[in-house]
Amino acid sequence: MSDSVPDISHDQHAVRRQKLAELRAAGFDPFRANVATTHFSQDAKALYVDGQDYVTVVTVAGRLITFRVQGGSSFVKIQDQQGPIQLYFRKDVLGEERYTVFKKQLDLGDIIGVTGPLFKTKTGEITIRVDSFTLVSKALRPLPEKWHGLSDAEQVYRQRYLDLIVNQESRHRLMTRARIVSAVRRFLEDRQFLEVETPVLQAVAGGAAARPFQTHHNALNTDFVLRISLELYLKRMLVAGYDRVFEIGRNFRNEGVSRRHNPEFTMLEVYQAYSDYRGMMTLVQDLMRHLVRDVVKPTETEGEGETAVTRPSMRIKHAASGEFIDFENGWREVRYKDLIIEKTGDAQWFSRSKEEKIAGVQKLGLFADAKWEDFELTNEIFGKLIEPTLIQPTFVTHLPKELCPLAKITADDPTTIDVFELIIGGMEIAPAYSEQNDPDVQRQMFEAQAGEEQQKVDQDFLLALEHGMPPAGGMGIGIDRLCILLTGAESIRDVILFPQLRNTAG
RNA sequence: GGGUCGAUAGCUCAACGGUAGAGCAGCAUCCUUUUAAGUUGUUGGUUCCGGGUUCGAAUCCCGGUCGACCCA
Repeated sequence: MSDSVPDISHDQHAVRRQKLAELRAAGFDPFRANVATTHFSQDAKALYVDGQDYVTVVTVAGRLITFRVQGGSSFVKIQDQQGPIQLYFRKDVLGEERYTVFKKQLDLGDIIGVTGPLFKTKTGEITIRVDSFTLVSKALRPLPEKWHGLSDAEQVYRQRYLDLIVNQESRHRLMTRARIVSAVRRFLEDRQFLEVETPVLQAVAGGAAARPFQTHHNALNTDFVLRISLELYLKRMLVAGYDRVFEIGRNFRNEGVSRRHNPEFTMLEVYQAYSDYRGMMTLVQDLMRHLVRDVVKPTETEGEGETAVTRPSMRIKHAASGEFIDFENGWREVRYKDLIIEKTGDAQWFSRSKEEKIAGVQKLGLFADAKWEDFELTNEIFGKLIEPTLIQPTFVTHLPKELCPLAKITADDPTTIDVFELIIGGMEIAPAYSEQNDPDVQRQMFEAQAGEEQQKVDQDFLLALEHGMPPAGGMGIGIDRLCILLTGAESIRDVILFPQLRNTAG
């Protein structure tokens, strides 16, 4: 290099582009190369038989995540979907020329394929001795720091791929989410539930009370909303004669963004004909235990040092309270009214006047709006003071009928509905109903709605009900919240690959 | 929408009104079983953006952008 060439050694992007140019000048374009892998990293390691060094030959590929050159030999690690595997490069194996290419033209972050036999190093790590390697993708940008990883929250979310490359915890958490969704599918399919897909673009945003996103279809010249719930179309499928159906799908709510809310989120809804909310109780309990036992697989360690014993557990630590949630024995069932009476200390709470309720809410230190309906005042107590304290799995039953127009009225109490709200870790995880299938009562309940809980009336849905819907139990589970709970995450953003952020694209 | 906090090298962080630094990464060097490898040397800055105060601003003040947390 002449003196006139500028020093680019500080600019990692420029240095890497130069290495790429050098590779191409030598007749090799990494972006046109590929590798025929035989195994993923951990599957390859599992092939190693103790004492049989340099016998089993594998080809694996992945991203270079550590680089330790020591003169004529080097240890590096690559990482694939299954995790890391160590590679051992030697000058006397590869030859001077290839070893120099390895040393001088590969960088952390590059994606390579290698072929060679497995062996165990003197520190006991199963390693591939590299007989040949191919660079299949040059990384033109440097990886975040190897030890601290990437911790800038904004970059973690906007460039999640970097977070997933360098932060083990994120890799594991989001991998667990994928496994949870997959296990939910298998669990339901094993019980003869059919997975269906229903419209995201809807004329009426029904099935819940929330502000929808609005959009427009040009060719039909019609306004649509993005769905806020899966419910009303799945019930049409019950009318259609699909007796057990479910959908795992994205809902959209045009509301605030917080630790618990993302504008788009994933819902599971399940409907089972000839069942009811009690049947859903058993189903969700079985499902949760299955997910904890077979997907999350928590363990607990007793004792310390050499006497320590680690064994499978059914308990998961709740991030916010530090309490352990027991999915085996923690389940409890309690009526909404009893919780309110206990909290207010007023056995006559539900026959108090609105003014007395406002005073009661304020006495508990909460804000009470005079515009609120009676049930909203009561529900403020539930939402603010009771729900957050229900850490162990709790079925809250017999909710006031105003809270949901889509459920059956309790036979011996016209003020409540046959539903449960499953609360775990202080979060609403799964509501379930004995679904209302009387078209006339359904219409009346829609019309009697008041306050913030009002739902839009879907006339086409009422028409479907008039054709006859079998009695059914139905349940919804917020998949994101379920993942927060099961992975011990603190925020919904930790379990969503690309959470919604303000757009900064200029 | 309101309050609090934050933004400094590619990344993780210092500097708290007086010369912008460190570790990792990069570059160069030595090193054939390492585990955040080690050795010697070294490059690198629009201190988020725009104003203001001051002899002097990463630092203080005002406005904005983006983010985190709390509240609505």
